[in-house]
Amino acid sequence: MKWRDLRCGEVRPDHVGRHLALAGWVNTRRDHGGLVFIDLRDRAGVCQVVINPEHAAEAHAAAHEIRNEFVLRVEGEVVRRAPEAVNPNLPTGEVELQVEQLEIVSRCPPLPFQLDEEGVDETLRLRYRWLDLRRERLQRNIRLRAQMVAIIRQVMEGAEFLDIQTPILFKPTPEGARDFIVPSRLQKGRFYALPQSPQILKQLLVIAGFDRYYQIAICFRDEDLRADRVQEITQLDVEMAFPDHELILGLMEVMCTRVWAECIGVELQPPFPRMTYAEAMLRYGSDKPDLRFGLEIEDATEITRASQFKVFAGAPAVRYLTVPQEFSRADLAGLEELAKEWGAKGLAYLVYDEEGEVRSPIAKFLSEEELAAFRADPGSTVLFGADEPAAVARVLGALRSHLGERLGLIDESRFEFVWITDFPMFDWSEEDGRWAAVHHPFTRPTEEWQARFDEDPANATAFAYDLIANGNEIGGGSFRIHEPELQARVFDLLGIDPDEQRTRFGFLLDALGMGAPPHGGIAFGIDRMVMVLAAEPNLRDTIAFPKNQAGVDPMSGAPSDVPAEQLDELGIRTVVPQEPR
RNA sequence: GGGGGCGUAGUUCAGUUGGUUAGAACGCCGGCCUGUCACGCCGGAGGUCGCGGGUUCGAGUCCCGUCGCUCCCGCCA
Repeated sequence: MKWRDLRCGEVRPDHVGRHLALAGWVNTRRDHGGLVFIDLRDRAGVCQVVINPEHAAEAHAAAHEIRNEFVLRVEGEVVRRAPEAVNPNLPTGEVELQVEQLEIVSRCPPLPFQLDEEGVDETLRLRYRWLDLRRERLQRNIRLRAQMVAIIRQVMEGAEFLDIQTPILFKPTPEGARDFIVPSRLQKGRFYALPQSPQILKQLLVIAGFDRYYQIAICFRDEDLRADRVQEITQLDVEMAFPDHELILGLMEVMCTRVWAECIGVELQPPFPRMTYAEAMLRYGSDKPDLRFGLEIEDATEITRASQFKVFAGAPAVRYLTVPQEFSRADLAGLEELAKEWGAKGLAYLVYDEEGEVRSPIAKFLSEEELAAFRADPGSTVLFGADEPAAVARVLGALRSHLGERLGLIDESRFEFVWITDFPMFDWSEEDGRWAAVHHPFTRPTEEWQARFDEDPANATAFAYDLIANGNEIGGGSFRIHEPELQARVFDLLGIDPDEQRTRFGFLLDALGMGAPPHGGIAFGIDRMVMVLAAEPNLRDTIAFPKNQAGVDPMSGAPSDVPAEQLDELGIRTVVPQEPR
């Protein structure tokens, strides 16, 4: 027996008169006692099937048992609906299936939650993920993801990149996130680590002569989770020998443009704008600026250098945001609270009321020139940050994002992509008391810094680039170091001594010394891309089987205890007592 | 590791200054219904108010503790 002739959502007026079989899930049932209407659903959509006792007495008798989410197989004739019975909200709304035979294929009890209800507790949704995934929004997200990956493969294959897999069991990484570790039975007491990224391996592939590599790779990071962060991410991983900056960025632009056009019908306009890290921090206070709204940060450091207001005069950087909103005292107190969370000491402001009169505790300290410079339209507020440049950027950047959202300045229908370039090489880690790589330790310094990055690490720039979409970092890459000496110097600066370099990266240094071509690449977060593409606030809803914020899968119960024998075999003893949960 | 929010029926939520029998919608069960598409109408069942302790004549409501979820900070090369 053939289960079905076509999908429910694919029934169209040109099928009228044909005898067809459909199979799918009961989306809704409207039992009139006589006539019974069923909306039968599958991946393609829903189609109304009508069970009329005059046409199919047997089917009608069985129909009263039908409940939501039963799986049915129906056979009958596709008929055109009477004009007044057409449902214009349904792609299949002009037709319906007049049932002749009906088979209840699978039954379903009342559901633990309703599929048409939003806001259901996430634990419950994840516990019954197979049901949750039946919802239209989730179906769409998962389809978009598949479609996106298909397009990505076409683009990469079209550009002669080779898909090569790298191991999931690899070696702990010295820097970066915490590793997920996997005990080895054969090498008792030793551990593999799941890759945080195939970074080194892809460099080795290119060194091996596969001059264009890509992979849709899963990467693991054992860090705390967030709405936009999960432990296992899927990334498009790309690397090439004799790299061409314009080729890489251009190819990624083609990829994004095709994905947006073919998945959601949005025409992006490549080439995407580019902005240096320094400019982004100055104008937006962020290295991942959301360009869907203005509200740019302006600099007042020069203007306030000789200010009577000591906070301004003494600050290495004074910058401000002009917000088109007359804030109340309570609003400002709330904003100051936020600013303090981000490390501000306070929040100076000038409020211009409807008459254009200024209201501010600091106005009396400001000169005519200063007030003229900050003059804003009636009904607006000027917010200041005065501190070290990085701190000012952090605070005003956070305020900008917060206010953009709160004041509804963001045009949700837009997609704004921007490349951020010339990142700093290093970042001083207060905690560890040493320099840390901003991108990763294999990142190449820009030409001008290659000779002397170690003399002024704070200002050295890297040949690194990120792609930002609507304020989300969706991709990032760099040109790499292909000279063993240069690599060793970077390791030195990062405080990795030669012994450590040998044990951790000996194989990479060896490879770099054996005919390594210049190389570089990029990686894109597939999950993040779907999130932006689908305008989905939660990354977990772009993933078929995600874990919750505590890293637990409520469906399978992972992570779970393992039998004592299994631990013995691995030579592992747990310190935390295992208790049934 | 820290901070905010939430936890009441299967689900989403309401529940006043502490006060009689804890409500609504959807879902579920039963009945009626031949053009509905959020079908309609009538009737019904369904609650350890997360858990433990305390205050009180009396706690869903107040206090303490605890657990879970979620959002954020730290962290995430």
